[in-house]
Amino acid sequence: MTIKEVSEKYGITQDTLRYYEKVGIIPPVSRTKGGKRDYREEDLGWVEQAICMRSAGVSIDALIEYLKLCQIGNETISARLNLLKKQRELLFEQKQRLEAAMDRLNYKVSVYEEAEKTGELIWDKEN
Amino acid sequence: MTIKEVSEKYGITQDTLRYYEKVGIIPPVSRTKGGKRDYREEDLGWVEQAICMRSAGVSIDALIEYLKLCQIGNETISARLNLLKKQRELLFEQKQRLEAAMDRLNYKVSVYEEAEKTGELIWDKEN
DNA sequence: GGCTGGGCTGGAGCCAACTCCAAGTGTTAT
DNA sequence: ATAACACTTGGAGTTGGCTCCAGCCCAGCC
Repeated sequence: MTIKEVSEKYGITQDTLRYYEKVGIIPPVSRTKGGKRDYREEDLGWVEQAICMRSAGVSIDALIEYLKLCQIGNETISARLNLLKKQRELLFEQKQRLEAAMDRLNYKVSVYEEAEKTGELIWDKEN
Repeated sequence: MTIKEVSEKYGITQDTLRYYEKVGIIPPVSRTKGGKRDYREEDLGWVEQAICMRSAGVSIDALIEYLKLCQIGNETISARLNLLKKQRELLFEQKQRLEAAMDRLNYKVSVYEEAEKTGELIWDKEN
């Protein structure tokens, strides 16, 4: 699969794909004889993983660290487990914040929907 | 309340508080005769709101826009409602991404926990 | 009155994560 | 074989959101 196809498949730019490889959150991608990237099944797995984690807010640094550990070998299994648990915890905290904000937004939306009918805002409490 | 007290109360720097006011995601804060910020109940409401929204990932631009609309008056109620719904939708989408990543992490953690016992990794599928 | 400490401003600097670019190479269609 | 186009690289530039700084002001205390 060419870089173009991959970028279209995942809705991500070619630049970003090259960037991810350059900084090392995905391993070096297979190449054609001419030196062009030729994404295989395995490469796509890493791409998907990178996109999924990045879109949830996992840092580039954490992903670089994870790939490094993977490339070392089985002696890094517990280090990888630690890293994964840490990131999971961070995402969990982020989810809490997200939900807190959504609660606030839901309340506001309900107040504003009421206000649209009456033309006047009535707050339980400002914000 | 001084800026120092507010920054300690919410665990945010004084610089950030001033920055939020400067860009306009909170309205101008009340001042003492000497020109120092003196946060009142109402100011704190805005501060809380800003912190809550920002920590969930709502953009500065959206918050600026919201405050602008608030300052215009009741004729912007439906515009504000639109804005709030849009942001709620964005947060909802972000929550989906977060959960997708958490699912992936949970799966990996379980695989790695198994691997720690056996010393060998067995993947259902790479990544 | 002088010192100390907190606060003020405008503007520069920083960081993460892309995003864009120039200059060159490879591949394909006519 | 030559145009047209995809792809390559290293490195510079951009963006969002702070973060830091210099130089100043003001209030309280000895």
